[in-house]
Amino acid sequence: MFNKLDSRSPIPLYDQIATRIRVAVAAGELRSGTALPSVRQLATRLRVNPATVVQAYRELEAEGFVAMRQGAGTFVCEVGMAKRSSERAKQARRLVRNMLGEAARLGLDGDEIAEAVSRELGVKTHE
Amino acid sequence: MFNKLDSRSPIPLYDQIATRIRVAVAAGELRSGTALPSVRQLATRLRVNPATVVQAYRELEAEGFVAMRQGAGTFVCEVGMAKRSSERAKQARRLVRNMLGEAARLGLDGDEIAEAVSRELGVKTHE
DNA sequence: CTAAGTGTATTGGTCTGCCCATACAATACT
DNA sequence: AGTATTGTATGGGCAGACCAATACACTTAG
Repeated sequence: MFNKLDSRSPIPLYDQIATRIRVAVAAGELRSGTALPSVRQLATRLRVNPATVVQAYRELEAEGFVAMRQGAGTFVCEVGMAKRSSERAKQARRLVRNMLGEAARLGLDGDEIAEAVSRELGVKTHE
Repeated sequence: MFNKLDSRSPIPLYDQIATRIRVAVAAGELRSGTALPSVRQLATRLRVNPATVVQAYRELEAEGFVAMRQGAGTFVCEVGMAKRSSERAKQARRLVRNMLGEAARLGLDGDEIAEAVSRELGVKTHE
């Protein structure tokens, strides 16, 4: 789960780290209260600067996934189902809004996007 | 149509310019063969460097919306309905794929995205 | 109390995207 | 031809994102 990163990827290192942990928490692989590797440990393991790990942890903290306690460590947070699901919906809304904004800039309308979404997801969208 | 730009926007100036023209072409306000303002004219009008306008025009050229002819000017291209619509579908697919990739990185699944899309568009998505 | 381990803060280097400035090359009009 | 008007090409400055380096402050174990 904390394998080496892809330094050639356009995705920033701190983001790769954050994503891995985020999905692990979302998938239940990391339960509430679990201690994450220390900043230095993980940095050494990933061949990365500690500050980069910190950036990842801070992002996760801002999202409410973990809590950093100085001198103690970084721990997975308890997130209630209700809060979590509303948070996910919020993120989804943000992503969709961004995409719709992009689409508008390109002169695409909603139907074309909805069509593409349904195709990509293999979900019935218009019915 | 060539009003002043929003220099405080996070959207690059060249992109704002390109978008305006792109949507004007898509909406049929600018017909095939129409001459666009010269690089310098538009630059002066928008209080912007000519090179910035060039960047916008080159982007539109790459997308097949306009043709630049040295010494003559920049003109709106003829784009067949079939080619245009397939091009639009392609763009829509690209946008959706990008968003889905982002969603995956955040641990969101397709249903959540589809749900958000339907809400934002006010379109029936699941039915 | 001390030492080892933890997160925190500040700073600087590197790279990329954006915009500008200037000189160049081709076309069109007279 | 000549001149004005057009796009073209190259290089520079600036800001922001990303990552690293180093010194600091707090907590815990012994």
